[in-house]
Amino acid sequence: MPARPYHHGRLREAMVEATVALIEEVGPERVTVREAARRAGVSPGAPFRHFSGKTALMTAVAEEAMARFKAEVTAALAAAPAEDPVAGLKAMGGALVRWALKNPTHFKVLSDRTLIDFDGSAFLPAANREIQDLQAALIAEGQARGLIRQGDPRVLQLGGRAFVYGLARMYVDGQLPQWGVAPDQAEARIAAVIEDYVEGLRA
Amino acid sequence: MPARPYHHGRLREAMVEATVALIEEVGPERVTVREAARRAGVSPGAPFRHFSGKTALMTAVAEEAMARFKAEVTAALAAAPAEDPVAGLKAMGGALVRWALKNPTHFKVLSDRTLIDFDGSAFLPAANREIQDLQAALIAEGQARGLIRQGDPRVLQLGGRAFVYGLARMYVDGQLPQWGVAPDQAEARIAAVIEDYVEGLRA
DNA sequence: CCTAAATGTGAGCAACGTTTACATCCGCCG
DNA sequence: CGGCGGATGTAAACGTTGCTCACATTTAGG
Repeated sequence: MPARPYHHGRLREAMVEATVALIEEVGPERVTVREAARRAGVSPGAPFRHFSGKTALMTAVAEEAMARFKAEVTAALAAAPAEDPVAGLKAMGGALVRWALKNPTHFKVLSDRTLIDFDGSAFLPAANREIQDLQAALIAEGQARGLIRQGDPRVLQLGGRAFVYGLARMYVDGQLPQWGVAPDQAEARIAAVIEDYVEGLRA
Repeated sequence: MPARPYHHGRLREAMVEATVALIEEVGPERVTVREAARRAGVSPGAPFRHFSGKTALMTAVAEEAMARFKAEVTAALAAAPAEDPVAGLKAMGGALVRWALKNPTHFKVLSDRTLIDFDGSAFLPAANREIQDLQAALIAEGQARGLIRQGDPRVLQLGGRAFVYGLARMYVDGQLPQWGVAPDQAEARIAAVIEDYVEGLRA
């Protein structure tokens, strides 16, 4: 019974884990299939039995990320008062950004479409659409009940998404310091910005 | 007088031009120093006389991009009615996004801090700060004259920046189609979203 | 004019993604 | 229980990359 049997047994999962760890250390663009294979204790060619290429490996990481992300967002939405769509939107936006701040690695991979094959995945577009629909439903309900100001709902939806996405990206892109936000203030400042924006949606 | 003299004469500029063209064809992440050198008609090692490495080359591209970007934004601001700070903000935001739509290449390079050495450049942070200060001045003036709603100006500034940055990034990241915005609608839809947001700033 | 600095060449290094031929092991069918 | 085929691993190799280095060529200035 050698320390390392010829067959790894769970190489696919091990590769995804090693890749996540690698990204955490050196960033998504400096990830190397060979190094991840090294950490999984296999030869450089082995990963290609499980992934058609580097992009497929990164896409697998993104799928994991998306699953956790979706769980976080839907949980936050479920915990929000069901009778207040604006509170629901705030919860969703807050969850998105909070998740990005806590898992910048996963967020980066998920949002950088040059690293992954988003549309080549069955899971990623579907999950994305689910989240989108949740947001759209809240807006529709809020407008119907006169709680959210009128106007083209598509404009409100895209605006909200861009707002929250921009905040998250500015953070993971390391741009906040240049805009006068010290790292330890980031979470509080971002929360304030979201609060300000979402409250502005009320009718 | 040989077709290609031993000395190129303006290799630095030629490399930047070749790199921009290359980015336009294959995207910033697939740029290759060797290919750019090939197009400039020079050996693979030559560029390293002018750039300390690939990052320095990309940073030079980013500096060109920032110069044009700053010109566009300040021009738009100058053309806006000086007595209406809200119109000024709208002009700045619109210029940012319009510029990004028209020059996705340059925008990508400029905003992807893993490709360039932003803080290692003397020009980039300075130019960034100038634009920031223009925005801050408009907000301060608007609040002082009661034209913009009250509240922490830092929150308004970060929010505005994130909003506009998020829109531009969603576009260049190719995410708009997934949010129900067809390419030919993009410009109009984005303009509507900005309009909606900025008008919401009025007191 | 002649030399020093600037700028280009070309070979070469280590690392990468990926492919291929071959080795080993697991599970299933007789 | 045996053996056999497919799944999964290895090792070597290919072409390309970023970058360096020794050397060649040109330009510029005292």
